[in-house]
Formats: sequence, C-alpha cells, structure tokens
Amino acid sequence: MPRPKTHDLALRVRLLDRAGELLSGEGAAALSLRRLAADVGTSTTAVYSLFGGKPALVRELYVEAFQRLGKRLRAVVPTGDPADDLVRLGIAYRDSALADPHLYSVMFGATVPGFEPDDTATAQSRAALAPLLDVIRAGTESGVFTDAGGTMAMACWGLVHGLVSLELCGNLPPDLDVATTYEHALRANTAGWTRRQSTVVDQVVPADRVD
Amino acid sequence: MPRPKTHDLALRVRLLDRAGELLSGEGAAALSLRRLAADVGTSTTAVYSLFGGKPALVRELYVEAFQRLGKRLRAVVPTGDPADDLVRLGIAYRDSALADPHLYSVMFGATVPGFEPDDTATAQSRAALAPLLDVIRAGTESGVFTDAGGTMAMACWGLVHGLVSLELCGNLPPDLDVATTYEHALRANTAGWTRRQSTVVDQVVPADRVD
DNA sequence: TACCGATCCATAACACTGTCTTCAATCAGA
DNA sequence: TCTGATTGAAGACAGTGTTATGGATCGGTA
Repeated sequence: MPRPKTHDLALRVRLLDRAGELLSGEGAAALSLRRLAADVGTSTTAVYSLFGGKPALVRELYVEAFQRLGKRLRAVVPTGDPADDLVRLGIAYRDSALADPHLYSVMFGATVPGFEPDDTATAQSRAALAPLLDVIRAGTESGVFTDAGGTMAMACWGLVHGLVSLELCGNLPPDLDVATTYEHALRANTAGWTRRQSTVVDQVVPADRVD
Repeated sequence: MPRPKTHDLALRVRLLDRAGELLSGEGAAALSLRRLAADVGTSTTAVYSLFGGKPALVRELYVEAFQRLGKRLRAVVPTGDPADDLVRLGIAYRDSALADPHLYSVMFGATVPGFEPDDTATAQSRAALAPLLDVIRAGTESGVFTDAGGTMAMACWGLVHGLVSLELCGNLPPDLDVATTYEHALRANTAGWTRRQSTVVDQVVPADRVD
C-alpha cells in the first residue's frame, strides 16, 4: 500500500520532549512549529497529523505539567500532623514551579494565545491536587482544621499559586528571602484555618467560623 | 518647516483607549498594530513614533491597569478595624480584576510576548498597593497583626492574586459561589496573621510567630 | 516483472503578525 | 517661487500558524 508511516508515536514523543525543552530553555516565543519540526527532523505537518495544531500540542504540555506537579505533591508523605503536612505541600508546590517555570506558566498564564484547557484537561489538573485535598480532609476529620465545604482547598491553592506567580513574574523585591517568607505565609494561612481552643473567644475570627 | 504633526498627544490617547478596548473586548489576540492603527485612523508607524513598539504600548497599559487598581483600593476607607479593612481591600482587589479581566492579565500574565515591566513600571505597580501596606502597618502598630518584616503584605497580595488568577483562568468549579468562598479565604488568612491572646499556647502556630 | 493506485508527508502557498526602510507629501523660510 | 527639512503612509522583510497540493513510496495485481 502506501509509504511507511513516520508520523508515529515515537515522533509524537520526540515532539513533546523537544517542545518542553524549548519552552523551558528559551521561553514561549521560542516554541514555533517550524523550529520545533526542524529540531526534530520532520515538517510542521507532523504537529497537525499527530496533535491537530499548536494549541492541541500545548494542551499535552499542560497535562504533562500538571502530572509533574502531582508527582511532586504525592512525594510528600503525610506525617500525621496535618498543619505541618500542609506547609510541606506548599513548599513542594513552589519547588515544582521553580524547577520548570515555563512549564508552570503553561498551566495558568496564557502562554500560547488560543489555548484553553478543555474539561478533561481540567479534570487531570484537578487530580494533581489530590494530596492537598487528602491532607485537608484528614485535618478536618481529626478536628485540627475548620473547613467549610471545600473552601479551604481553594484558599490554599490560591495562596501558593499567587505567591509563586508573583515570584515568577518578578513582582517580589529582589532582595527578599523568598523561601523563608513563603514558608511564613504558608504557616500563617494554615493557622487561620486551624481550630482554636474553644474556651478562647477571639474577636477577630468571624462568627461563622467559630463553632 | 515640515508637514503638520498628527502623531501628537491626542492620537496617543486615542491609541491607548482603543488598545484597552481591544484587549478588554476581544482579548490579547485582537490587539495587533495594524488593526489598532486602522481603527484609530492612522498607520502602524504612529505606535513606533509615539511609544516605540508594541511592548512599549503594552507597558502603558500595564501602568494604566495598576493605576485603576490603585484607585479602587484607595476608595476603601479605613474603618479602624484593620482585620475588616484587610478583607474589604481584598474584595476591592477582586472587583477591580473582574471589571477588566484582560487588563488584569496584562499586569501578571504574559499577555504579550516580549513585554517585561521595567523598574519604573514596577515601582508604579508597587505604589498601587499602598493602601494594603497602610492597613497592615496600622494593624501591626495597634497590636492586632503580627507581621514579621513585610512578610504579611506579600502573603495577602499572593492570596488575592492567586484566587483571582484561578478564577479568571477557569480553574475553579463552575458551580462555586466564588464571592462567598473568596471572602471566607480572606478572613481565614487574616485570622492567621492576627495576634492571639498571649495566655493561649496554640501548638499549630510556629514558635517563631509567637512572641 | 511491470504497472497501478492508494497512502503519506514535505513543500509551498496563504493570510497574518511586528518591525524597519523608503520616499512622496507638506509647509516655513529665503 | 523655489528650496529643503520633516513627517508619516506605504511597502518590504522575516517571521508566525495553518492549509492545499502533488511528488515520493510502497503493496497488491496483471
């Protein structure tokens, strides 16, 4: 029949690898289809036959990025102290982002115009945060945290993502000891979700959180 | 001498206005110099003679965005309750972002490749957060907050930015009551920075924050 | 063995982008 | 009226993502 296929799974992997390298090494601007195809030794057509276009290729990187994040978070083994586990998860989150900043920007920043994660991709991203949900559930069940219907997970994710985002965008003072400050912020946030001794009435805590 | 100038300050304002409209109405992809020039009734040269290029034009939008944010934050008049003021500042921050999502993305997201805010632009952005610093200073001086060298401001900024960013990226569950959840998160974070009664020893609070 | 036809994919075209150069249009002063 | 400096629109250039085309390649058939 026809000529043998060269747009196969192996080429697909090589394209993804090289795309990740370009993104991590030289940023989003360096990731052009012509450059990518030339580096891998094929033509731009390969991206269209194997993925469907540049946004679809970036979608794969998006999934890959969240899988790496999930791997790092799962590597944080619970110690039984939910508050401490929560802080350690936050630190692992930052480590993951700093290890591959451009890949992190694919997850949230609009690195590539026209790319919008679809539902299945979003679901995969949510799955990466399972360790966070586990720790919060454990802490809530043991009475350490006072979560109110999933609110706490969103708050924790927002905090770590926001801080990491500010750091990567260069919005933090250059002379700042980020690691220490970051951990301080994590501990303060954790403390805010921590149940206080019931005999103490702290006026600053809103009424709907005291039970 | 020469022909009369039409690349003047009035045209500059019109270009900025239209650029903001394009960004807010149709997103970053719609902001091309040819489209912009045609809409305003000039040529792409105007952007180069008046700004210096597309990144420089975006820089102006960056400054404009932070000025709008600063205006919203300054509109929050302190009540004397620093904890409550802090939460209200956070809500104003989100309102500002939701009012013009694409302008918000210029502040942090890499909306336009090649655009990096310079030092003066960064300084202007920092100035927009002055109300936040004021409230934290007031709360610290009155003994309500326990800040440790500017850490608290970064944490608060990180939290609001992170939550808003997740919301704008569509990373939050669609059926979530974001406003309520958002305020919960703000109150919890605020509580974490609130000084507790000195007689209570809370084991979850790290030792370096108890003084 | 020679041919054929189905299949694959590199090449090239298209419409767009930001940027830079060219040069005709313009108007004050001589 | 002529000159000459200056302005800014038009066009060139190199790049982008995407798509249409047609040559190259092989198995099955005559």
